[in-house]
Amino acid sequence: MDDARGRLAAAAVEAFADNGFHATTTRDIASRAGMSPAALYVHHRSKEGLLFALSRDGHLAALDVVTEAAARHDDPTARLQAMIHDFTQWHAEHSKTARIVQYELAALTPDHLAEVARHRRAIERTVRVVLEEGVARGEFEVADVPGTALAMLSLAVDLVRWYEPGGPRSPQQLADLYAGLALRMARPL
Amino acid sequence: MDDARGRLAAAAVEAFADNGFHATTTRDIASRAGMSPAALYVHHRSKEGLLFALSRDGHLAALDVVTEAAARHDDPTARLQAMIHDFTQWHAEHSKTARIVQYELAALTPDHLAEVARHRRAIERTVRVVLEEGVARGEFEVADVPGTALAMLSLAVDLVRWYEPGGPRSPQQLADLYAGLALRMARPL
DNA sequence: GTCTATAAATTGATAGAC
DNA sequence: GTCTATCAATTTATAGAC
Repeated sequence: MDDARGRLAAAAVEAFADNGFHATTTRDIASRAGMSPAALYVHHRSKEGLLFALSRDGHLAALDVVTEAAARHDDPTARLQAMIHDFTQWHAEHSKTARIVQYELAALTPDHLAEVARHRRAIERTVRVVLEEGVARGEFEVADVPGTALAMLSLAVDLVRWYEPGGPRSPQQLADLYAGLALRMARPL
Repeated sequence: MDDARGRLAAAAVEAFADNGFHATTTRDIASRAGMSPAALYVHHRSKEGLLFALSRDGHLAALDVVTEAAARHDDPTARLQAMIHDFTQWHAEHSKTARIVQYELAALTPDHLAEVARHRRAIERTVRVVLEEGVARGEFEVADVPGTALAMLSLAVDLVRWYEPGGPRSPQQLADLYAGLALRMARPL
């Protein structure tokens, strides 16, 4: 991250996560990167274009984390546990990027929103699939599979609203907690 | 809500919830209320003052919903069920106000933020207390009470990120679903 | 209490020198 | 590729007429 484009991206992550897209000025981003406002437009088409680059990369990273966790396990219980664990840990360890991913969708152009929405649906689908499989095998008892999948993802998503690095809970502790709660949500009664 | 102040408040709820505080202009609020931008300042000190009025009232309403639900039941299981049910239903039925309550804290002045933060802590405390009580009576088995309380509230809070009135799930269905999931999170294994 | 008009500041983005 | 300088538009908020 020593190149100008990377420094601008890193500065924008901080600024957008701390103040939100609309409250962040191009002057703020540029000055955090040690550059003039004009330099931003050499490396990005617009302020929204910079946001999209961050949002798209963040969505792909989150999707990759869930997909990798699912691929590491065969039985639904272990797979669900790993997926929610790693998805939660990623949100905590990358809480600033995750805040952009989860809270700045409305600032994207329709085309850009459509692309990240595809990645979001892929994540939801992965959780629904493992729940269906667990129900089919008798490992889970879930009345509303799509709703329960949404609830499990909500745990990790909502953490970026309040999480601060260095707080009382480490990313690992949160990941363990939420993975355990997800298993409780799915376990037969 | 026929008075000017009420019309401005209702217009601001729509505008802030749809576009966020910083992306909403005073012209937008005023024109939704059928008034000129200057009229806003007769009824509110500033754009932030209007936001605070909405946020404070929303926090008090949410706190009231949780407190009332808790007061209706004696045993921890029924009390927790009612609290998460009603808290969820309120977020769905008042999703626009709830979006302001949950997502626009950063736009408040330090003094205003301090006041609503007190109401937020009161809500969290109410959930922690019912969990402690359930553990003490042997109705619940919860290793991390503060973390689990946070997770239960996260379900309702996060719904305002994606909920749309008229969608596939009614507020009542969501409330039933999340109240059931909260009981699963607390139930002995 | 509402309006029109406008002040004063800030915004995203561009032009042109180096 | 970075800068200084600046444009054109927009912003919150106020002044003063009615």
